[in-house]
Amino acid sequence: MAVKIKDVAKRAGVSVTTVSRVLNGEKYVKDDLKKRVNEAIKELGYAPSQIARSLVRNKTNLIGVIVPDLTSNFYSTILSSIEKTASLNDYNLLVCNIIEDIDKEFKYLNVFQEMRVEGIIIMHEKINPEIRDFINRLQIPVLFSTVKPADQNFTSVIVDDYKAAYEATDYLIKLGHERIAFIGGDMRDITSGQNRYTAYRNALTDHGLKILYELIRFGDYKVASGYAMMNELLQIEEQPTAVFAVSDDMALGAMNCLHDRGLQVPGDISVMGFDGSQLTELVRPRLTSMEQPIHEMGQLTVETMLELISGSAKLEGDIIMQHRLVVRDSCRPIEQAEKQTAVKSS
Amino acid sequence: MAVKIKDVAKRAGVSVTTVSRVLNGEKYVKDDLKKRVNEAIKELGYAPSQIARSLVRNKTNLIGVIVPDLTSNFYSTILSSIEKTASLNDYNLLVCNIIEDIDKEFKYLNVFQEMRVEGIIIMHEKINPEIRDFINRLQIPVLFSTVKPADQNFTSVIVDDYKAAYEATDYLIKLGHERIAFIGGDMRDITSGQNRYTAYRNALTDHGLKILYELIRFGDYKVASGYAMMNELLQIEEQPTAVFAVSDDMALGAMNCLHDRGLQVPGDISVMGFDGSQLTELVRPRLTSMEQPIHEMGQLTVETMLELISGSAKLEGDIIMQHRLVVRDSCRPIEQAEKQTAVKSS
DNA sequence: CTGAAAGCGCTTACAG
DNA sequence: CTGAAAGCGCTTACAG
Repeated sequence: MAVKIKDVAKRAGVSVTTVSRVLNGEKYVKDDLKKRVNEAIKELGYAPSQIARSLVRNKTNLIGVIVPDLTSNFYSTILSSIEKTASLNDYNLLVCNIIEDIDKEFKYLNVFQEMRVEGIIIMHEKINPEIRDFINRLQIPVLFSTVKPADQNFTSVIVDDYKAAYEATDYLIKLGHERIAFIGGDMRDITSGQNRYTAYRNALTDHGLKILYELIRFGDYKVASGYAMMNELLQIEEQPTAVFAVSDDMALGAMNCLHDRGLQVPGDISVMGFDGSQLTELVRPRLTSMEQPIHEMGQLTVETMLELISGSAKLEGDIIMQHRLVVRDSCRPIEQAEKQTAVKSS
Repeated sequence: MAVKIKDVAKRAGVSVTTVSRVLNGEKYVKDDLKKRVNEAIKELGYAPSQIARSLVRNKTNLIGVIVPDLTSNFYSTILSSIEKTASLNDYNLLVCNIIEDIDKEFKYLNVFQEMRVEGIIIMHEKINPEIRDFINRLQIPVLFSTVKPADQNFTSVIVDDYKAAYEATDYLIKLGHERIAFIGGDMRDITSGQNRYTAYRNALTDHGLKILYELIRFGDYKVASGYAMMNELLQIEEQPTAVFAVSDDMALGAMNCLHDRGLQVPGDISVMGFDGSQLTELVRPRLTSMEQPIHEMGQLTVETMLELISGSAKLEGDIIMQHRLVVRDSCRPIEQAEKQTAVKSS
């Protein structure tokens, strides 16, 4: 069907070896031959088959990427960064959107293996033993990004979640808040689940505040769960004056819930997010958030992967990125007087 | 490096042909041989090379997708739907995020050709003559989705943009609005650019309203341009009472601009979007929007592509999807009395 | 500087 | 039911 190297060779009156040489920019091809070959290529609209090339070179220039949810702004943004860096390095992406479907993840890992991708980037941490064993047996480098699966010794590109969540909580405390609600993530994740939760509690106790377990809820990082958890938090007798949600999406859900219940952010309740997705700038009030350097993480994930592929680097331990608190409009200081009022009015 | 079919054959004590037969689920393999082969496969952790398979079968099960901007909720949602449908049909996606970079689009079209993808889905309409010619010469089926490039006879999966925009404008008029601003798209696009603009003007004149050119602006579909255009619209002496933006992102930008200027939506100005992205439900007030059936469009795009690939269908003309006005909270009726007030207060 | 030949890891007639 | 051999479209020593 498609034009092949033999056709070009015939047309140019040379051997396929010579065409191959021209294609790969080797020297030692006389200019007139080179010219004839290039003309033949143009006339025939020839494009060499990467499939055949991959087979002989044992190199596909393919990276497999597993994303938990493409429609999340956080993941689509980091995927965008990953794609950009891969493209700049002449690598192509095979993208799998698993939507919490572990079977699909396993299926795709098989596909990646069969497609002979040179590396696999995973942004999903809820792996099961089957997947863990599969990955461990795989000869292909695997890198986790923005997440760290529990009970594993896989390598991740992540922020220091404990420190980041600690500083976020600390910020709210310094604003004068004492009743700070927490909307956490999945405890199966070390980083975004356990670490952020532990940091929240430690920050409270380090400042002499009590941990109020009625103010603690766990969601699944998505907008809807932030909304639902906030709704629950509003049922309790004495309302929080601030909420720390461990994803921007959940923070947005919380803000929407407050809005729909007629409460003002930050007038009545302050809201703090985590991630630094574009949403923080798109909503009103703009969301104060503990940000991950999303673009840099995507870029470094790919660059590290390329080093793993080329063998120019071995990995020891995780790669830690720098988080950053970005103050916008969703948190405000609270006065002692207000705290009393809040208590009374509840 | 990786285990190959020969290794499996040796281990199982059969020929590679037999291994291949087991792999491909052919009958005519004795049960004991089949069992030995499967054991060898498992012991060796063998996964057949799709690269080699693609070469001999002349079939890659690959579809190339060109997205204008992954971080846009509209595109990431339809990509999610495309990925889902492709995956269900055992096709994999090679994803290119071009970010308005025509050179990158051209480069990727070449990559797609070299990778021998079986079909190409493009969600970007600003193609240039070079790309047009390239596509026309390509032996691979190309399908546009959600967009239609100008001056071309390519096939698109789209809504009836004229009708949809007409109905959107009609809705605002029926709410009593007479000063309806328009934030349009790129006039190089037939559908989202020209058709929606024409529909807006026709709806006005059909209802005996004058086209007020000072109320017309053009953006690039993104949030920032909606914000900027709204800002311009607020400079003019007599403000609009409603704004129709031809993308949800621009509508959101407009809402944010109004919010930042201290104006209420829909109290002071009504805002209507277009697309039906998830944002419509995530912002407050919820955005009334003329929706495209995003999931269905993604699904039908892939299903149509698969028919084109298998040759089981030829295409004649575009595939038109059904649009739908979804009323939320960003538009409100306006009374005659208010119109007078609005004029005076300007 | 150029080309014939082997080989990449599979599948698929063909023969038995 | 099973296997030897040819071939998919390239690249790469090897020889000249």
